[in-house]
Amino acid sequence: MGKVRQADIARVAGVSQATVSVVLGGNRTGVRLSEQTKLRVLEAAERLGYVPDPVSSRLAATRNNLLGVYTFTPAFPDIADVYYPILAGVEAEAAALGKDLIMFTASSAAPDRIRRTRLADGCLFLGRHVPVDAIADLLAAAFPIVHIGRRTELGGRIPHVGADYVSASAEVITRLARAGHTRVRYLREPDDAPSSGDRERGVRAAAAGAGLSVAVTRTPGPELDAATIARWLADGVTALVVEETDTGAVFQATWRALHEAGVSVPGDVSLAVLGRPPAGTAGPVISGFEVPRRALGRAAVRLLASLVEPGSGEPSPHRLLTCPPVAGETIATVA
Amino acid sequence: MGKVRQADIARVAGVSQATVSVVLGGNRTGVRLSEQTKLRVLEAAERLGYVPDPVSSRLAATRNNLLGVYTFTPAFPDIADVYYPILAGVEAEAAALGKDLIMFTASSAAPDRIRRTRLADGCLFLGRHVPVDAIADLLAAAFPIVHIGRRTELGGRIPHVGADYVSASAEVITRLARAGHTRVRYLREPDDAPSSGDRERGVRAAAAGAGLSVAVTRTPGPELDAATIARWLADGVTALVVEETDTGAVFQATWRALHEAGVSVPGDVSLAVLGRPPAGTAGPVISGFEVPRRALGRAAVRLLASLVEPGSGEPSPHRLLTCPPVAGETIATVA
DNA sequence: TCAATGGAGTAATACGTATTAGTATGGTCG
DNA sequence: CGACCATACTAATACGTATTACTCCATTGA
Repeated sequence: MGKVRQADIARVAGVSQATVSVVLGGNRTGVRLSEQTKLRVLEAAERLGYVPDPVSSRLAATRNNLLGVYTFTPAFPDIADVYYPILAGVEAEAAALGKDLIMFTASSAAPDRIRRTRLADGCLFLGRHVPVDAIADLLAAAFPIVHIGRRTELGGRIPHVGADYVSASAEVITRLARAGHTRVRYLREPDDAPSSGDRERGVRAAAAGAGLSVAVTRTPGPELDAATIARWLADGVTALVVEETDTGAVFQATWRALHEAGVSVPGDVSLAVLGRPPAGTAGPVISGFEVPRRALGRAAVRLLASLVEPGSGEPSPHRLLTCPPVAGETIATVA
Repeated sequence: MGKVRQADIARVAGVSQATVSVVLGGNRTGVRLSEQTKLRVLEAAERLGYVPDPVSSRLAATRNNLLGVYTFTPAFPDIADVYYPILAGVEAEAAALGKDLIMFTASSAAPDRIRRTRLADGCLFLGRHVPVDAIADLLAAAFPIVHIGRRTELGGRIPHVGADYVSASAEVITRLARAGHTRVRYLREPDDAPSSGDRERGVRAAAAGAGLSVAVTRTPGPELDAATIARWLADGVTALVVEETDTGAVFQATWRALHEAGVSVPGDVSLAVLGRPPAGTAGPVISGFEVPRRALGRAAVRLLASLVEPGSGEPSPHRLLTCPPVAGETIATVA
């Protein structure tokens, strides 16, 4: 079987394996070599069809240009909208940096698969929730990791690249206030991921500043149906603000309920989403903001790369990207 | 930094590194060991938080439960429709088998990145075209590879899992013939990937069998505009058959031209696609067939896994999955 | 009492590359 | 003519795990 090693080249070129390694490695350590031998080695390597063994290189060099991507749910779920652009950004930036990606598939069968992340030089994490203790282990071992999405666990020591949901959500509320709304119903996810908490903080801060009253409903929970919607409107609510995260479930449920209630948007009630509704949804463009997912992916790779390869200045291990507003057509002015 | 090796465990447990390796490896070679030491080793490993180094394992054992995925274009292009379901299938099956994935990002900057595939136990290839010589090298080295999509290069020696475009395309033509069509215009991609050639063979065979006349246009090429469409209709063409591949460009162009020409479908002309138009396209459901992309991904992983791990019967290295027909609403009956 | 047997574990080595300390050779200078 | 210095290269070793041949010791049987 035609497996060619450096030792084979060495024999042919009449030098030692070490010399071959030095020559093929571009002589980065400044070893003195004559042009003659360099050429002989290169020619022999060419003739024999040498292919470096990446595994061995990694073992010897403790660097392999591999970045891990660990997702806590399948990386390719049925709903493509959320992860896809992030992964696209990750891939693009990784390719630009000459790194390859290892996708660690989180199967419930092997929960300690997370340890395999160490195969890579560093690892990206992606998901609404995070296995804190496993991450803590990696962190303690000084293994470079970056989480995509802000994380507050472990005293904020997890490096991350996230979206600035606080500001973006506040801006949406401000927009509603400027349009004259004073009573708003806010529908959010039931669990407490940082992305949800950030949105709520933005909403509350802006509402307080604008003298606007916000009532929160966690959903699914108390059933979100036509009757509920009707009751809210009767109570004087003029706008709904809906959190939009991974699954799209909250928005879907709201939209359906509005439809069943025969409520027109934005005629009878204004609607804003803290994010974007799933693509392909029919109807008007919903007001809200864009989550710069592709940019998140790129920025995360850049941060991880800089953690793997220190020097050239340590960047801040936390970064928040701004979410550009989407004007949309679903916020009406109130008299 | 707290990197724990087998040697550390050995010291703590008072045994040799070899013993640790044997114990942790499940003693597959039948070394005699007492329960006592086995327990001591396992306990020490647990206490120290041992994590096996996959790189070293691979170097020593030439197996690491890593499958490569090599795409010749970005794996996450703007058009998500084509690769996404395939990758989803790949991921699902890999997770089911307990394997992780390495995505090799093909950047034009480093064309010999393909060599890095050897880091994995085997590699999946994915793309309309293929770098034949690189593949030939891998094949010659007995490195397990599977191409997703039928390949005829290298005398058909490339293992692959593909879709049976021949039969599916023939079935579409047969459907048109049964509906009374006799003159058909066939629009196909300009280049000669196997998937395009297969469709054309299916079309021609079925047309010959049904006594149906088919004229081929490669597009983009002669401009596909309203005037051209009108001319075809004047010539007695009653149906268009459009190839649909990765980009969706051919279908898009055709659909636009039909629209500009003010031609109604299927009122004025029937329309069939050899595949599926991009999701999210408005309008009627186009007649054609489904490409079982997710199943392709799964089958490819299974085949690759069996090549990596021989025994349990060598399966055929070539497999074609059938494409279920989509009835659609764009084939009308001709008097 | 000596060979034979079997149990328990280890020493040695392989895997292929990268790095570093060191050697050998020939020339230069005072 | 020995000290000194480049030059050109190599020996040795590390990386962490897997495998195999081998050693050591305690029984057993005749």
